[in-house]
Amino acid sequence: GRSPTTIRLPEAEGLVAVRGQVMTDEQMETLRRQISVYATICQQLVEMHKATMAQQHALSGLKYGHTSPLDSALNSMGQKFASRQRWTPSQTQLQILEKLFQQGNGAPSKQRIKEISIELSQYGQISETNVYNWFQNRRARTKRKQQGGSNTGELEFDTDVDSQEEKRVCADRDLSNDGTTS
Amino acid sequence: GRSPTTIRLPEAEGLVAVRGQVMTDEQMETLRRQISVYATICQQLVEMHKATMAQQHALSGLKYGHTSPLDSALNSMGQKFASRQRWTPSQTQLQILEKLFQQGNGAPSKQRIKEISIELSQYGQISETNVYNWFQNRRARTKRKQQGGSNTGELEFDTDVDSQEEKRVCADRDLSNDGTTS
DNA sequence: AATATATGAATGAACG
DNA sequence: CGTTCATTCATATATT
Repeated sequence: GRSPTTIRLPEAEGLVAVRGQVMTDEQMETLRRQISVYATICQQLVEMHKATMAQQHALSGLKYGHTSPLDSALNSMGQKFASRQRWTPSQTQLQILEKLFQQGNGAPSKQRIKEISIELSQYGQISETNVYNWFQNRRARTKRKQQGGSNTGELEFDTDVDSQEEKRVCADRDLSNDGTTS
Repeated sequence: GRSPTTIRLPEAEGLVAVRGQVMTDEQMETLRRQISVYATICQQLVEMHKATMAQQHALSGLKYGHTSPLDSALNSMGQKFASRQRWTPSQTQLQILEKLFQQGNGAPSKQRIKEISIELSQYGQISETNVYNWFQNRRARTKRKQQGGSNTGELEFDTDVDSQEEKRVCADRDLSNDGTTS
């Protein structure tokens, strides 16, 4: 049966290992991060070891193989797991998305997004979230380009530096409302 | 920065990443093995490093710095740097918030928020608004995910098409909420 | 290979 | 509260 072996993970992450249960996406993500930390640690340790070996090599005049079993171990696991792969739209999908963006520019409603994603799923793996993100990014970056392009430089805080502060000031607006719902 | 939801696992393990769904025990087991490997590698590397260092130390009579690779690794991954416009919760803060969220699920009262923010201020710059927003976002996004998860995921079968671009794609976290609201 | 850029995704904050 | 915006992060791709 499922071994109840809980693995000792860095407490930094606060991961909760659910024994014998299913995991949610959320937990999955947390786990991925955990593994990511290990991956980073491993990489750094490998680097240190190599450096040390190189030193020793220089001192003793001995030669050592550059291929460590650890390297192969790391490579075998590599980024297979720890790295997150992201959706890459196919050419066809991109074309359609682009066309849609130029047509009915505004932000597509959820219903619309669902339709779009269903249509695009014919041309490759895709989810509604992908479509949603795509439009979000597209809009944001178009806007940013227009702003940035019209200006000589990005770092221009000539007159009104306080404009940044304005946004932050709206801070306590909602907090005055006592959340008695709990 | 963070990421998606569905994770690509080594196919060799036979794990099937279910889109937007929960994990099975089997998948969990695979994860345990994965982490196990990393843990083992880390231990071995630490041992090797220590041994090497000791040797080198004995040979050269030099002392070596006590800079812990583990610390630096964890730090490098964690909070990159604190100087940013918008609040970025530290690892510790996130842990606590997450724990609180899972415990007393409801929306914290204004009073509670104040307490929390005071406690969290020990672990980094934070305001009550930050806490408030965090809970708001956390709730909203959790709910959205659940809605997406309940969606039984349409089978998207890419028959042929121009599957040249077809790369292993993992995408999910639906925002599918029938646009019945607006 | 190493660096630069493009871009999908995550998230704090803001809006209605 | 649900949705949207703006910014940032991480990775895929392009370039040298």
